[in-house]
Amino acid sequence: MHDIKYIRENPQEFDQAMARRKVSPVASVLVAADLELRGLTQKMNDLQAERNAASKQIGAAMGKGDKALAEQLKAKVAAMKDDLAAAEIAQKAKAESLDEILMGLPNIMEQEVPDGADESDNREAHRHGEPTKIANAKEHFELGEKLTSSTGPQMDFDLAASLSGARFVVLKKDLARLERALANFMLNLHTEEFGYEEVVPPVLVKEQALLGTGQLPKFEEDLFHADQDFYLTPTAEVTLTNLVRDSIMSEEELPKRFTAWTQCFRSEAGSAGRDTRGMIRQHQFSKVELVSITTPEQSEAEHERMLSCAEEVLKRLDLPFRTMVLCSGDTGFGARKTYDIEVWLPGQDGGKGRYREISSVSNTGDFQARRMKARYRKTGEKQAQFVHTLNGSGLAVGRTLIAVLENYQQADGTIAVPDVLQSYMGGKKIIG
RNA sequence: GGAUAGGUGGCCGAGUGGUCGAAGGCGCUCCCCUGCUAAGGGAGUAGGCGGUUUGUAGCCGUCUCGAGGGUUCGAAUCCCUUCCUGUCCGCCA
Repeated sequence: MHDIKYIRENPQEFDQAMARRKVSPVASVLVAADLELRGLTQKMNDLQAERNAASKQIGAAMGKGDKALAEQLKAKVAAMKDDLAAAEIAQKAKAESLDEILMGLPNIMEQEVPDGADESDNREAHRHGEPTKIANAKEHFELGEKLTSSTGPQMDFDLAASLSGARFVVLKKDLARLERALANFMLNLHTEEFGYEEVVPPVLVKEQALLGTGQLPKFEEDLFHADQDFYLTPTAEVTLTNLVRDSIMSEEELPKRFTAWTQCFRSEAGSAGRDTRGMIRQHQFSKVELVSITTPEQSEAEHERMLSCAEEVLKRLDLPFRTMVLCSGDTGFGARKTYDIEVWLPGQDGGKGRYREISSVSNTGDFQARRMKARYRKTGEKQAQFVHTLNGSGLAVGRTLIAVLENYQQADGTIAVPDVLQSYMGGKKIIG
């Protein structure tokens, strides 16, 4: 959500920013609508002031027992009733239509975000480790389907399909535990070493929460909609960020840092045919999310910090990765700037290997804060202002599991357990 | 699911039609007093929008007492709808 005052004062700058988003110029429309709205508001306020003044006089007249005067005043107010009602309706309609446009506009990106059309234009920021070299590297699903359990493979897509259809998986036995081990490892790291507060949020939320973080109103088709006006959360970013909705914090409280391990639900509308094999793209997956609430001054540094928190997970798992700055065409609706961490998956592309996204770390500035009215007060200042919010995956657990399988695969199809996970796996060193 | 009580400022809590954006308390800020500590005295202390203004001062208007609608000249107070919370009963992991 944008500050209409900013648009009013910097219409060209705003349109230029929107142009980078492939949004056609809207500033002039917005400014005109805003001008009109303020006129309507003024008119409404004037009528209300008139009514309020008369009503006060009626009260006074009644108090003095002057019935005649009271009746006369009543008639006067009654006469303006229609005008007032009309003014209120017109004002409200205008305010709503302006709001609707504003809610549908994407965030302004930071200057340094490179221009570009799609992911091929993303810029590499840095990389860590050398791509793992494995002869005849297999893909994660080939490996997972070879591992056995009491009811078929440990990674069972057929069974999942019979329960839930496409884009689901059932993990069993050691792979099920590996998923939990990864999540626990991540949560422990973020809470114990990086100062994040652990949260267990709901995964069913109301529309309001999704409007706050920006998934609604524009991206409803990406969400699962449940009964009774509930939506399944596509990411814990929604609930963690909304923890501070409608509140005014003090400067000393910031930054606030939250983490949660949750199931995430995405309809994947529009991604038919992509990543259909394996568990890269699922309707349900688990993710350890990181969210920070900061002052405007802190948010850039916090963005780098959050990125390094996520990267640290991969470093400790000894998984090679590269970090990309997303270009303008690939940066999400609510983000000012986004880093993607891409992990090396040696089994991709028939064993040639490829980097695939495993985390996305975004600074949204005050974009979400405005939508959910999350503010803070600077020490000694009277005026409250909007906080900045950041979110990042730390990491997507399912994809991390894939990365472990592909990078730690042995020639015989077994999987070595990364050192840092062994204690979480009951001391197990090999799966298979 | 049934019954019942509620949702008021940073917090607690009063307020059943007019002078209520709202008593009182707590907290917080500033000032005064006080050898230290403790205590005491005074003042201030919600947010949004708009206007005025060189002004994130002040002043003016307006809206906001969970949300939305209605009654009324006038609503925190009355009516309707809805969301949420507490308690009891039922059911239940």
